[in-house]
Amino acid sequence: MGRWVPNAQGRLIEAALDLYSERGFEQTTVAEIAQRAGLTERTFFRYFADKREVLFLGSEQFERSIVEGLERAPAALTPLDAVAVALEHTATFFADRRAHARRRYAVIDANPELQERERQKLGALAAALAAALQRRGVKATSARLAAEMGVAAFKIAFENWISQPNESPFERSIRNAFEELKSLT
Amino acid sequence: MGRWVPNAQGRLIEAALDLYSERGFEQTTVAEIAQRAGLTERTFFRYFADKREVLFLGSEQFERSIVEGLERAPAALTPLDAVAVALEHTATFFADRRAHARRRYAVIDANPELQERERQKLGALAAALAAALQRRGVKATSARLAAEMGVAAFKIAFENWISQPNESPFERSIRNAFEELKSLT
DNA sequence: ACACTCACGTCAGTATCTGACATCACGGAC
DNA sequence: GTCCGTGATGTCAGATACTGACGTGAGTGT
Repeated sequence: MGRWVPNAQGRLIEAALDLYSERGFEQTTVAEIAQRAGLTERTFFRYFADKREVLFLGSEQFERSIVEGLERAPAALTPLDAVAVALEHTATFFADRRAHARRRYAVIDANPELQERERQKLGALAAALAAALQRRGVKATSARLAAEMGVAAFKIAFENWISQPNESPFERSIRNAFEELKSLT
Repeated sequence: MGRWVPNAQGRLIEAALDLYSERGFEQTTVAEIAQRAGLTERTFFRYFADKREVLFLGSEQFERSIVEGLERAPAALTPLDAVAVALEHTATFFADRRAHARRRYAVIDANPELQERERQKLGALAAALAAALQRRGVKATSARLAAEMGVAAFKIAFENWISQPNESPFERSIRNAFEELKSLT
């Protein structure tokens, strides 16, 4: 037996998600999360910059994988279609995580502070997509607009997906959202 | 002379904007803002829910005026065009405030926490616009997408406007952004 | 005169987040 | 087999954001 129980970060995430679900985000203190994970408050802040970030671990990796999808998309595609293709790749990311995604979404949906952080992450995603589009030769304004439109479609698609029965694939939600978006102009 | 110097809220806003500009948002404490305004920390929190909110006073009124613009827009307009018309009305709001807008934008642009709040406000604006569109008979998904697209165009237009010389009107930036947005599909 | 209001102050407390330093199993060097 | 880092965690002290309870006194109406 090692000195420390393994997977401290994972235990913190589980404890946080449990407590945020049970009694709400504001009503749970970091000390409580740490205690449930068998750690101290100080250790929590070694793993997470703040109380919210515990729900957003892996979002940089998520962003990177989408940007890579955009970089691999056929050069002939229109900016918006390239973004659509990149976002469709996230389907594999979500495939068997619908239950977890729902739980996490419920927690975030119940608290404005967490929604702020969520928007921040999606804003960063839009910025990264815009930068990747510019690398494809799209001019700055078009790149930013296409990226923001794509992220908007993604948001709507995601909410649609988690409200759907378990069989419906994420791709369908994404494609529907983009089609509806295009029909609006 | 009354017991209190008048315009406490205005003094707090000025003091905050000054200090945030001079030494950055994180590096200024609420106690310092209050002291510069000749008040106490406790009074700051009577006027503003938190340290960030002092930069966002009036955003509800701003949102309301845009929503009213959308409600007054001709019923024949397409959802996206109705949003465009509503956002063009904000030109009067900004007309002679470019200097102030630039200063405020610089402060927000320099700090992620403030960007979070800014995105929150724009997200609320998008939600309000979507609700107003639904009242016009637009179905939910289309309404949300059109609202998000409009807000994206507004963001780009605003940044374009404050980077422009002083003569260029806000309407021009908004119209350009919407045209570019439409050309992307 | 009198009470009532309301803007602000005072005080005490909780929670978030940070820096500095201590501890001690583990793994390698010798 | 002993010694020595290394690294994950604990301990402690403190700054700052924010909140609730209550005090204060000039203005205001009667």
